[in-house]
Amino acid sequence: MKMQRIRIKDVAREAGVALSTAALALRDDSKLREETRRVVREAAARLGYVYDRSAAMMRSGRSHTIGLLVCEITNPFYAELTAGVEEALDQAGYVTMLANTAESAERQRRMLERFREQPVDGVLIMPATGTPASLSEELRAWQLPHATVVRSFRRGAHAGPDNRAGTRLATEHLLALGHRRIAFLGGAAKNSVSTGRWEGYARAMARAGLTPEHLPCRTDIGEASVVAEALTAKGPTALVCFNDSVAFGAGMGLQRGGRMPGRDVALVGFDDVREAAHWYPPLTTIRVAPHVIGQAAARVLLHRITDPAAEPLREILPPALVIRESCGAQQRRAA
Amino acid sequence: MKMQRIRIKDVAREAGVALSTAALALRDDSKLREETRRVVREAAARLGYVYDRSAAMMRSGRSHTIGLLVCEITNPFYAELTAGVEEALDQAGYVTMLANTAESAERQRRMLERFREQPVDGVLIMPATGTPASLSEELRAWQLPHATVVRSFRRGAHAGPDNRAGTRLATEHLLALGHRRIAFLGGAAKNSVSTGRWEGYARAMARAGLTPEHLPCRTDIGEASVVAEALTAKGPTALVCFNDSVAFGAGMGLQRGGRMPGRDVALVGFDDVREAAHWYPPLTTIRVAPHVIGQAAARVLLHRITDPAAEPLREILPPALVIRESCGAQQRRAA
DNA sequence: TCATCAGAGTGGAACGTTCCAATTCGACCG
DNA sequence: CGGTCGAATTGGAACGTTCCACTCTGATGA
Repeated sequence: MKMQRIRIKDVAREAGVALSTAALALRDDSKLREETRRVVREAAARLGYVYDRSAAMMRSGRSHTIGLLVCEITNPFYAELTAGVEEALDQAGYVTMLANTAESAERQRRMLERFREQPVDGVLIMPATGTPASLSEELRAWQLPHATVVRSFRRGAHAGPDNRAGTRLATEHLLALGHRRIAFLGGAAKNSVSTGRWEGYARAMARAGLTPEHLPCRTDIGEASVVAEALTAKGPTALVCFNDSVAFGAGMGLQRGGRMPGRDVALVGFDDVREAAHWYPPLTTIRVAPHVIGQAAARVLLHRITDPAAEPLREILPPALVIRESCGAQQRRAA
Repeated sequence: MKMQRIRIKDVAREAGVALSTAALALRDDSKLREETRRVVREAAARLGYVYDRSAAMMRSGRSHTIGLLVCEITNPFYAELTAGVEEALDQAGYVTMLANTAESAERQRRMLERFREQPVDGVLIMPATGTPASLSEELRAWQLPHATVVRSFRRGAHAGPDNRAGTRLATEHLLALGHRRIAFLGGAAKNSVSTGRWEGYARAMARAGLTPEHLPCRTDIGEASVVAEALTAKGPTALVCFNDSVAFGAGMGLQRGGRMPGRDVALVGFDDVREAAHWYPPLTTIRVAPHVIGQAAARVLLHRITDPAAEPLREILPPALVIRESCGAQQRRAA
């Protein structure tokens, strides 16, 4: 009694054309007369035909599916980025396969193997901390088109923010406000992001004839707040934070220590996550527009898939300084 | 010069068995002798065989793929939930196809059609605002196994928090602290979540012989802060907020108006997003463990797929009150 | 000695597309 | 009037699995 699925074959019979004609018509191929296409389309609608991608996938070898490996989707920055990727891929007619590696290199590896079997047309990867350097070559050996996002391999397609330029902007802003004792908070890991952000800060300090100062801590609100609470009036007057999470932690620590961000200590974040604007006091930060990075990443990967012989693209997106209240610029101007 | 893919056929030849034997061996089927399985496994490893799911999918009609429709992935609550779903599905051997509907019913519809074509074995859906009531029957007509998450249809498989119990907990806590003028902030939309949360609050108030008071506003930090800033000393002494976002907005508005949450006005949120603990002051809220809901949702859907004849499961998860500082309980205890 | 049986392995037809070569049919050209 | 051409359509072989029915082999029991 269960009604069976309608296939192209059935549509063809209903429309009175050959199977391959119907298939062509449903793909709206220009080789066919508009009239024929219409007739087939109508027959398909009448029967309630549903395209079966799994068969197409098998025959054509293309799945119109992209694997997305997110290092930590519960981090708002990466969530936003994921939304950008998904949106751009959808617009290009691709479906996103999601895997949250939760910063586990082992899980990342497992998911890559699954994606390879699936098979996906390509993968977008935000390498988990602890990713072996060999992964890049391995993917190449697999012939699996891929691009990195935010965190990068040495070579290959990539989309991410210009970290160096970001912390340079932040540091120069604080210098312009008259600060001299500016410390860099957070970013202990050895990866492309950490080194980039540190360098931008350190070079700006050096150019101003000042010595950079590193307050290391893990990228974690709790840890950052502990480090910040320990800071006294003798400490730095301004903090360039590794990212917004660290800045939030720092702000909380400072308040616990009885000092108000923006009044007693200047604070600049990095990322401009949605919460930054709604924090109290609103956080001055570096906007890198994760949504835009996500879209760029999708573009870069699709280029790689469409034109595998071409040089891999690297899109380094320029950041912008967003001045709010945590850096104290407002108060200074008012005074 | 390009090396071609290795198929089961090649593995079979290498192992000196028939194609179907090799296929059985690779699935580790107990019909085969352990010895045979080993030989085939080794041959596969030697050749670098990669399983091709797209062919399996087509022949068997099962894709081991689930479509996940998230209403707004940039919302940390849903991001966390997504992580839970993905983790549980992965453990069960399923891959997650992600679509962020961004609260657009039209986009949601389009993505459902894609998922149907893909084809996925089932969909997990957090209905976007404005989802027509007919969607539920339509999915049934499509014969597409589905379950709702957080927001629910009237019937069908579902996993989500017990909203009524949550706001009841919040309200009773505030009553116990001695508050009498307690208002409910936010939740203007007409959906299962809004009505549930309102009812839990309103009934608790009624039981205490008090009249409930609704301060409507959209679920948006900005709007909530405007409403809260307008509140004066003559207004309510405590706010039960629709969710943590609204509570954050309210906290910000209160501070702008010169009043400190937890000292001048008691504030309780709903959801316990990661930021709640790190807010200043830390937010008292209702924990619903989005990660757990996500896992439950995956379970409920897989049950539906495995056993379509059985009654759809509905998992309503009990919330917990998390007391931090924004409700003023600490101060009160200290005094 | 022969039927029966279970265990182990085999052969080949599906699954629903896409792809390519082939065919049909006028129109046009010399 | 035969030949060539392009546009429109067709036929049928792939694609790499799974699934089912079948064969083969040796052991068992009457």
